[in-house]
Amino acid sequence: MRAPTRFEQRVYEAVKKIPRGRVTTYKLLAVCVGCRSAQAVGQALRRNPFAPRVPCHRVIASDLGIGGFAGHSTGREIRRKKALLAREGVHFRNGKLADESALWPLY
DNA sequence: TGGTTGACAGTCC
DNA sequence: CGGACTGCCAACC
Repeated sequence: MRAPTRFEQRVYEAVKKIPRGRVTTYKLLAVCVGCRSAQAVGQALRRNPFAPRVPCHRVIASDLGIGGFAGHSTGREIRRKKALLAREGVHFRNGKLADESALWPLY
């Protein structure tokens, strides 16, 4: 088990700050943690050593797409991610975020 | 120390 | 409008 680096911890911390019913994008997270690369954020979440502790399902692509989940870009995991978000009041339309106002600016 | 990878993003054709 | 390429930053081997 890899020791979470400061960068990863920063990402997880930011994700944990996301309130229920809100979502954010990889890019926003990247900028929030002081990184200009969304890929680094995606990798940190993909590792996700803090599994259920970090609501990684609240992180979507900048295109408002569902992005990926649990290491999968498509498939049942994605459907689960959508279901989790729907349960929080965030609904998806055709794989895309239905309500853009649900985006969290990550103050 | 150097090269490859990745749950992305933006641009080009 | 859709597919392909490059850029990006950090982690891993």
